[in-house]
Amino acid sequence: MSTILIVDDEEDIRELIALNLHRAGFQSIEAPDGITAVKMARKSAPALIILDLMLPQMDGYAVFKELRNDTRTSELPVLMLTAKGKLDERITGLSLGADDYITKPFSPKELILRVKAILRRTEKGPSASVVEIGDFRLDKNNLKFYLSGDPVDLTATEFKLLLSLIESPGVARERSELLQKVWGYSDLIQTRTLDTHIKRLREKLGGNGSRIETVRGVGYRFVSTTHAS
Amino acid sequence: MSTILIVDDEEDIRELIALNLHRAGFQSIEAPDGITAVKMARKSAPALIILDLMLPQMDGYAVFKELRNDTRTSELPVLMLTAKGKLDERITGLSLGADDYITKPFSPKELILRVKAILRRTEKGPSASVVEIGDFRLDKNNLKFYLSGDPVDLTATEFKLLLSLIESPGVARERSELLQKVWGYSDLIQTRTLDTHIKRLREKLGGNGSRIETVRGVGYRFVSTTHAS
DNA sequence: GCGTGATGCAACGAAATCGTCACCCCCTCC
DNA sequence: GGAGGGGGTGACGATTTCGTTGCATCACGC
Repeated sequence: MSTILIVDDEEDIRELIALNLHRAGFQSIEAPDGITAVKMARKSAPALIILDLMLPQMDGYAVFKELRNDTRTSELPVLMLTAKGKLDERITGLSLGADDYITKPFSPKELILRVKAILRRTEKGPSASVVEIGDFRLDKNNLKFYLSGDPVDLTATEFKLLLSLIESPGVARERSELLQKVWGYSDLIQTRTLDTHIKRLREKLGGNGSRIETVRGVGYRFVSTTHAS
Repeated sequence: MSTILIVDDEEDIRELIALNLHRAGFQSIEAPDGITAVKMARKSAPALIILDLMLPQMDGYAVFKELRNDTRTSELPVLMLTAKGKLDERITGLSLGADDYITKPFSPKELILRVKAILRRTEKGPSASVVEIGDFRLDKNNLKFYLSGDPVDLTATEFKLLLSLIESPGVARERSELLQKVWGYSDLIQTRTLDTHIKRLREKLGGNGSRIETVRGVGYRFVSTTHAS
């Protein structure tokens, strides 16, 4: 999740890699042998493992298989380090399901590039933080709102208000409920602020402003389809 | 709180339910028959409908279908009241899409429990959208940030910035990346705005400000544990 | 150490945002 | 159709928030 695990039996190599990673802004932890590597992978849940194939005792292939066989580590991306020219190693590595490989000796630059590439590739999409109903799309990660694909500028308060309404489509939300959720006001407070913000929202929604319906005496409601009659 | 619509032809039952709901803090309105029920549901937009299946003229199934066919009421949760032992009624009811059912005679306690359960279920949006790392908790729904449980006021920009950093803990985000994600700036723009906001964030984070580390020449990084390398 | 470039920081003015108020309209119930 | 209450709307001032600027400070390569 946060760090990169370097597995190599040569300390010089580990230090070299760690240094370059650090310069590029990555944290790293190191393991000198396969057994330690597997343990650290399970415990520290790194974002990526850089794995040398030449290891004493438990070699890189064995480490790799072990990682893939444990649910805690089976999805971790692995960048394999192979000796130059050993083509069969490359082939075996990739066919086993490694995410990439790089040959020794390698240039630091290339290493970083590959690391970034892998992380970019495997980086999880934002955890379903997009609310989408019809033409409405609310991106909670970037606090952005799109209407029919076109971005619409909303202030933070407007965003929260719209989100509160859209979260329960078709259901009326009481004024006090909305004031609580958006402003944090306790009940019993009487204010016209809500009305004003509803108005501003409707304006920004243009023709779709009617999707926010007034429920007299209760509050407001977001409807997914504007109803006729 | 929210209004609940009670639909039953027997006045005694309606009163009984209404009384218990009231004691539990809910408001209620009542309809003695299906036609009235549909009208009231459209007009009053209740948060929940308690619907008896045995009704004169328009029976519960018909009411239910009618509700689902109208956009104003199609999303309303329905709690069905069925006669005891009529298993086929339960099956039909649930397969139609009712949110829950309860058999007559029922205990008031159980009724309230189910009502609360449904409201809880339907009020919470499907996506809880809370990012939590260590003492840090970001609530994307309410744009609120808590540090060790205590709320900390962040502006919308600060919230987005912190979110961007926290989304990939331990990994440095480049300046251009952050400017793109938070401000929507394209690259090549040179500005000190990012620095300033990082500073303001660190201030508001107090002692935890050091969790945002500077990666010289690259950008910034959020670390879950202070200092490591 | 020294110099260079990157970052930290404080202050400031501009702009956006917010909440309130007054006034009007509309709906609903007599 | 009249009264009363709730909601719509426009305007305004206060506040918050933002991005920039200038200068101090720091890290890193030499």
